[in-house]
Amino acid sequence: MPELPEVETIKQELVKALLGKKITGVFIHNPAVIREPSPEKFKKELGGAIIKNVLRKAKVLILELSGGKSLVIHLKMTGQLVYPGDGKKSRISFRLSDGKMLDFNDQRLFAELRLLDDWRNLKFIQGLGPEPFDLAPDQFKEMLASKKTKIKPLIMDQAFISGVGNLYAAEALFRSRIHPARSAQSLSDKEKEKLLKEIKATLTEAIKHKGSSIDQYVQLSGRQGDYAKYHKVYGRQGKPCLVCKTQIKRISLGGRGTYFCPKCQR
DNA sequence: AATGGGACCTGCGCGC
DNA sequence: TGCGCGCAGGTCCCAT
Repeated sequence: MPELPEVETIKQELVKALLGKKITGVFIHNPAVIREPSPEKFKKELGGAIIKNVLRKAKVLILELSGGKSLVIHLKMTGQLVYPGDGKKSRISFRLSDGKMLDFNDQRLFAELRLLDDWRNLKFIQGLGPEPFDLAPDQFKEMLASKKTKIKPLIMDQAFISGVGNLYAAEALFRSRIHPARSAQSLSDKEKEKLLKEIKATLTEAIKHKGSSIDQYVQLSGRQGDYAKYHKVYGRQGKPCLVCKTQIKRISLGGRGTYFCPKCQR
């Protein structure tokens, strides 16, 4: 589900809603989502902790707690955080010092919760490439120069650049007029510059609209994100291109559904 | 190095 | 109505 804009939305709302509050209870309805430590330790060590800080690294949420530990959350495809929650779909619920519940939901059980001494040591986080916002055009050009791989899977590779997933990769490539199966190094300097610019613009607009609710993603409040109505290609196969009326195509790249306009994107 | 396939899971919508 | 199939905002692992 969530890519950088959705996780950023949740992060901002968590800051507003939860900073300084204490976790007074942990209710584990499905322990599968707790990757470490054991569910017993997880519950025991979280009880009484105060939420001191909330961070986002790419698609990962980090809640820094009193006592030094951090709760690290990767929502993967269907993870949700909802506050105040009603517990109906929750895999884990946290009771807070205001008496309200923070629900962690996850239909597919891919999501990962970890309680760690130092989130900086987590291998996945150490392996993250730079976020698009931290890249200058020349750096990005340099990074693409030696890459023969197809451009869409490349910009979704979290070790290459982080935060972009299947949906925003498709949208940014459409806006850049670049075919998703082009080899990275075949892009001209102009195209590389355009692509970085459009990745940043797409993510920024999506954040402004509080993310894209297609299926599962919701804001912390449980409301939908607004950005799906601005999608140009994602999920629109067979429908007319909003620029040229050509039918949007769907192909498979790197095992992921890939939507594009065969006329606009070359 | 790059690419494809499958795995992890649950549930929805579709065609028959 | 019911069944089987394809599909899903992510990531990892293995084979070629």
